[in-house]
Amino acid sequence: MNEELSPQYDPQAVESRIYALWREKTRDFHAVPGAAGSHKFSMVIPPPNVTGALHLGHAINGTIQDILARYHRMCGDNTLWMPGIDHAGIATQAVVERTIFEQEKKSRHDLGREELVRRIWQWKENFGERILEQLKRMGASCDWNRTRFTLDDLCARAVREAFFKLFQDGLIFRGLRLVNWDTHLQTAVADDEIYHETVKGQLTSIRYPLADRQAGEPEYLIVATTRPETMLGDTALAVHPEDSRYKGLIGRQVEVPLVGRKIPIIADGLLVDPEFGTGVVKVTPAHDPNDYATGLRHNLPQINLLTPDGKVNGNGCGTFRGRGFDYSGLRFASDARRLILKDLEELGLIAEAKPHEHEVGHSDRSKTPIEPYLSEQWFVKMGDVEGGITLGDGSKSSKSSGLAQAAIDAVQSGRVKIVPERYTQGYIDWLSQKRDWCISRQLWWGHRIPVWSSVCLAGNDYEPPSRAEATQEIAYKITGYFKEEGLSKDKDFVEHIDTTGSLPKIVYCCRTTEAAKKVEKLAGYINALREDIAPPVPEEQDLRFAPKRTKQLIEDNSLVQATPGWFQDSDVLDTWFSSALWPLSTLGWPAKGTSDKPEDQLLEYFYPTDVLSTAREILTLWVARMVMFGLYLHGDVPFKQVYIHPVIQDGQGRPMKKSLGNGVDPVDIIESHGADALRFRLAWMATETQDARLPVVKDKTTGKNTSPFFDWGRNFANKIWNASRFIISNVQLPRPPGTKDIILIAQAHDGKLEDRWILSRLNETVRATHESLEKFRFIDLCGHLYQFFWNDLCDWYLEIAKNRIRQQDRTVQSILLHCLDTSLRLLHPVMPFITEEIFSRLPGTEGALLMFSRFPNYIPELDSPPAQEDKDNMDLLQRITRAIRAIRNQCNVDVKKILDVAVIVQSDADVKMVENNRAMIELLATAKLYEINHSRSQLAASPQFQKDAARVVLPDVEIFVNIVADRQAEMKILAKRRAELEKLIAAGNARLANDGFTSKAPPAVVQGLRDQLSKQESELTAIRQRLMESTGA
RNA sequence: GGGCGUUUAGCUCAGUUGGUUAGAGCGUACGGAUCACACCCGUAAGGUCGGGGGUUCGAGUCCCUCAACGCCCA
Repeated sequence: MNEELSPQYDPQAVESRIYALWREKTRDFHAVPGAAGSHKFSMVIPPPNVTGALHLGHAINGTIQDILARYHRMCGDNTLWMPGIDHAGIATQAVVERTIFEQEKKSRHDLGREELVRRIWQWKENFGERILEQLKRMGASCDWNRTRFTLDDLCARAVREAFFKLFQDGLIFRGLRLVNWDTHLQTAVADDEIYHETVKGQLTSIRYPLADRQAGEPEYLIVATTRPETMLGDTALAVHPEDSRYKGLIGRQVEVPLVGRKIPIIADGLLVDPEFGTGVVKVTPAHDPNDYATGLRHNLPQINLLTPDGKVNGNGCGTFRGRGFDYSGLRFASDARRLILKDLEELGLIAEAKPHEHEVGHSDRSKTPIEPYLSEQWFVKMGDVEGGITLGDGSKSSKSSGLAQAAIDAVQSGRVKIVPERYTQGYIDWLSQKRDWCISRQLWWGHRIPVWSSVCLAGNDYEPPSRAEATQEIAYKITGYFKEEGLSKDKDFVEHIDTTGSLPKIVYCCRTTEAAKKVEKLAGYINALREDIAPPVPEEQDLRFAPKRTKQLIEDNSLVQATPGWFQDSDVLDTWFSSALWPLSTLGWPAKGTSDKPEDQLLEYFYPTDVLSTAREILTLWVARMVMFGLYLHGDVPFKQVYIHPVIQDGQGRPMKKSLGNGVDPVDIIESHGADALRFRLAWMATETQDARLPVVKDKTTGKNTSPFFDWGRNFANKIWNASRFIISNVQLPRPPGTKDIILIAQAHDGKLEDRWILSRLNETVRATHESLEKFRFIDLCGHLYQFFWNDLCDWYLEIAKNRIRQQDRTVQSILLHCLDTSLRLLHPVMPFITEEIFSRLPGTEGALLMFSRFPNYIPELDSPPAQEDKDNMDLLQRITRAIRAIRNQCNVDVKKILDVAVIVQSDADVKMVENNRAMIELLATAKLYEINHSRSQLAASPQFQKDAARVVLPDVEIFVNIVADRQAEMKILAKRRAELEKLIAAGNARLANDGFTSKAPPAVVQGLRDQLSKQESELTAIRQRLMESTGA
């Protein structure tokens, strides 16, 4: 059966076939909700951005998740690993826009909203497919039938429901705020989408003429700035309240050059550092975050100078010293700045200009400088709310003071555990700021905000407050319309009258697609009418936009006249909003398990998920928000544990980046080394550290990035392959032995030491495997498996067994098959392909899949006290074997030459033990043991004993090898060891002499030291004797 | 500016609550075509655990401090 097994493992010949087999036999790893209370294990994948292909960071995370999924599946848990992809709003739109511009020289405005979105969907199809394909190549056992996308209908339903609930509870609001504005993409961007670059700029000192100057007062106040163009929007100058230079001028006014506006001089201790510059600061509330805060403190006007595309708007003009200045239409931070400096220069108002380096925020997506921009945005209220908020719904609801607080409490109480624990603090610190979350983006790719609104003129004849009354009346009419349409207020939609603006506004938030469609219809009708006010509506149009009832409702035209149009908010939601719903939306929330269909049972059965494995950079932006929404919307945390994996960097500690060209495509590694090699090495990198380096080199033949690190995994796979090949070809058993058989072998009276030893080592490895996995210690997992398989099984047991294999020993065959079978099971989560392939070639596994086989359990019977004795005995035999090999090497003796060896051990028991196992040593060291004794005098009497034999002295054994010794080398080693021992013994004695040690240290430690010292002393005695003999000889 | 992390063999990293003489892989040196594997086998060399101070009977491990590098937040 094994003749066809090649001596080298070829992943390419195995992986696609095995993966197809899994998919076929498991219906694409399909998980079906089971009975309530049955064991389950669930995870959601952190959805990769559809922006681009997966890199090693995704690969390590995919590996970890698949290890957990496969482990739990083999342990009998009903396992769901939910896959999916994130639409990644701004990132994807930016990439697609850039690509279109490069290829067609067209902007998004040239294409229009609909066409751009269509193009991005195309992009999504391509890259989404590629991402999923990459995961599959890695062996990921995701439930592919359930592959989700953050823009699909299921997610959209959750987004709408979540928005509705937040809106209804007053936790979503719209406000005028200073945001980070990307003038190229023309959208607000989040703080984390900004990087800072040091820019060589200029610090310009500008003279602001003092208004109504009195005698003795300065003619000007001088202000230093790196952004002179913002002076057009200055609404104050600020000085420090304690600054004696300016104290007398507080409350007076200066004239802003070029625009001619008179602005006050204010005192502000927070904004102004009297030591910096001239101690006078210009205040531009609409264009700087600090100034914005200052403006709020002093109730200053906010003058916005910017158009969305980064040009100066109509506010950028004025009259100064009888001359008109106009900068509108110029690019703000470049052209306008240049002209302003030129004009100031001409006016003689520049006091000084010197080079200055400062940090400028740039948009991560468009790489252009960010402008602080005053604009209307939507926010989620993170802070505490008066009266608190209700978490969850119905049965499992509870209270919290606010959204952020709920997420803090979940971690502090341990309901969500973050591993490694140290990341907990960062999570809590970030949430504790409770900063409102800006959720609107001026993009086209994303979930459009489900809010329709209209400013209500309510006829210009109306004057407040009657205008407000009229608005109410109109809202009442609209609500009436919805009622007729079968929608009820506060259930299907929320009506809200916004009176914060200069004109009242009717706002509708819809809960469902059906409601949205009806709002859309009404809006369409109104807007169509407004295009051509008053004339009777043609029947056609009527049919197109609204049923007859609506026509009647607004027949008097008051509604049409009252609104300048009724539109859906054009913004889309921040990507993180839909991501924050991921564990809920993918499991079908808000469906509540009412139907019998499995799809509707998912949430009930699989939520909360068990583990979330992710990168630390999104612990706050994503993880914290999921916790918050999970609690708020569904009353329970989204996952019980969060595992944070390290970031993979290149060999120089730099992050892997496209721009650095140091990225590695997991598929390239799979093609060169195999998926199992990739997985094994990546799992080995999953330590508790936060960064892991992976040296990257260019493959000379393919030109692709790779790393020698993966050789290790490939070599290990090859080792597994060959050991298996060897075992399978030498075993003639119908099937692997059962646990009972194994226990019988281990406890047999005439059992062999090596048999008991390897079984106990295997048992210990099983125990360690479970422990490592429960603790997310993936490096330990790999280490234990590697050491058992390569060192214990291959290097020792297999070599020892070779003699017995030739003798067709059934016991050794049973043990080998058991070790292989168990090893394959233990290794499967890490290296699924090769283990599945070999498993299929094991006797007695016909048709069975390893991925569904039982994960091995620790067997207490194999861990009886004699196990330790076996371990010690085996250790002694191994040391003797190694010592003989070392002498052979040291004396340069041919490996095939059989050496005559005498062994002196310390007790009768050891003599007996070595005697019983002499075959092992003789085989492994290519030697003949002519004497095993505990007495040197008896040894001397042996006829084969040679006085000048090469010797080695070990702690509890002395070995004599009948070869011409390299005396010098031997003496050197002995002398070195003697010095070492003398030092150790002196140190040990000093510790024992210390009363503090003997009285305070645990007795076991003290006894351990005594035992060790006595061993060292006897070793030293032997070495001294050997050295004396040698010098005497 | 605040927080976190890293610094252990030439390289990449383990080292769990402090406790016997600090480990692995790669690389290096030497030997080896042996009938599972040269992607292999055997042997060896290589570390004052970043510097300094402290706590302790005892520190790679805990505390303080300094340095270098990295990440996050402002």
